[in-house]
Amino acid sequence: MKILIAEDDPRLLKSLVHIFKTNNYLVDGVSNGTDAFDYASSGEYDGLVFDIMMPEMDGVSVLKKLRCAGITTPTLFLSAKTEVYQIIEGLDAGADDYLPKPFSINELLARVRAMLRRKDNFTPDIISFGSVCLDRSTYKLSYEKSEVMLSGREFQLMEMLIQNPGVIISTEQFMTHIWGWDTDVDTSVIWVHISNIRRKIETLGAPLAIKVIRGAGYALEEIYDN
Amino acid sequence: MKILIAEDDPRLLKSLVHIFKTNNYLVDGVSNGTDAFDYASSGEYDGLVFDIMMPEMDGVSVLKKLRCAGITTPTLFLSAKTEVYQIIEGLDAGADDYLPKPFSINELLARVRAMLRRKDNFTPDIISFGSVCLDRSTYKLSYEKSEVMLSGREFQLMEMLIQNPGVIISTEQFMTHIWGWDTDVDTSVIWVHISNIRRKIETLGAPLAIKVIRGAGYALEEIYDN
DNA sequence: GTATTCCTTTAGAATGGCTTTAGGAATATA
DNA sequence: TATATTCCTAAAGCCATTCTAAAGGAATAC
Repeated sequence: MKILIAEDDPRLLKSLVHIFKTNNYLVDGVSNGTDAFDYASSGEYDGLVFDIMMPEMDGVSVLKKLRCAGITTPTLFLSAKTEVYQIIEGLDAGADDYLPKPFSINELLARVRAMLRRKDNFTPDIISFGSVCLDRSTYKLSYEKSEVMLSGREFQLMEMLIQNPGVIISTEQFMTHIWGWDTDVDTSVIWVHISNIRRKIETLGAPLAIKVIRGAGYALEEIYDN
Repeated sequence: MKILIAEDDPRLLKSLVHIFKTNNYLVDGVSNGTDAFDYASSGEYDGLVFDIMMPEMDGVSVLKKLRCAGITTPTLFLSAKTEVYQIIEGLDAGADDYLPKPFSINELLARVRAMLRRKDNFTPDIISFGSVCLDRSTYKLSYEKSEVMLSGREFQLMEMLIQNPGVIISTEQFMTHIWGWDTDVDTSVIWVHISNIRRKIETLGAPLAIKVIRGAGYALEEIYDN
């Protein structure tokens, strides 16, 4: 998931970018309205987080221009408590949510997740394949009574696999989706992570396998007892 | 794969041509809009990479003229970040993707790969011949309740056969389409793979045969009960 | 009728895509 | 600061797929 953050306070911007990055988002950060518009109008983001007060152009104006230009990316506003009028205007302009400052990081993350989910066909927080469940908010993979914790990358790979049950996903798809279009990372990282995920699935004892289709990619598969 | 690059900065053009060549593309490079149109209108390219700002005619205008002329070659635009309106206009004119400058080479290559791949993604995920289905997303061949998994090569052969139902496909066509025009591989590999596919079709119990036409090639055939 | 060509099938070798382990750099946690 | 975790690179080696080779069959030509 790729999001754009527009916030003029450089320290807050830096923190926000950092926080979202550590939560496995691909993030761009800008500090004024003009840049916000230029970046967002690319349409490449899954979500936008805009401060209302910004130099050059305020967040609401940016959003209005974007919606005019046919960009429908879901948007969350950050605002000072006093900016009530702009908040309403922003929601009218097509914002999906707002969060008054100061806010807790967890609340921000939860709201962004909810916002992206809404767009993303109401995918629930817990997704499953067969009898195995993956919890998006805790990164835990569970089967019957047991569960294992996945690391960030492991979670992202598993999420793509479960969202496309049985479908072959190529290394290239993993790379562009998880690491982004411009990564320098070698394809072989995927092999390493898949290996680690498989070990965790084994400890789970789940009837689940990540099957490889040589030259094509990976796919999830249920294992039936014999 | 053959692509055309149109870029007026001679140094960048030279680099781009070089990069794509080392990545096994056949590449032509031009440095103005008129040439871009003349070359591209030949229709011989699999993909076009156009700078938006070019002498004589800008990239968007070239694309519009091409689309008018019935040329549907997938196209990616390169642009400065500020050329937002031209980008939108370009996408409206039928561009498939764009990349703001400066860009990373990896990203450009990845996007071009994705763009070229998208071309055959217009065909559906499941293709069928008679009552037998081939699922492109899982490489599974199915008939009624049963299914078999095909390997990479088996899938590619079967895909060509099903896409041309009943049509005779020569070994030469298989070779150039699957192995590439400059392969060292012996024609007899096809015989081996066809043999293996036939065995899998047998286990399926499907009323389907890969018929051989001596000296000509292979074709799919339905088998009717007697 | 037999020689020839072209395809089928089997078996085994070669390939290279994947698996796995190990270790170091970077980052989080205590 | 020390410790743990995560992520990535590197590298050794496995093994499924792919290909080669070779021994029949079936159609065609002579």
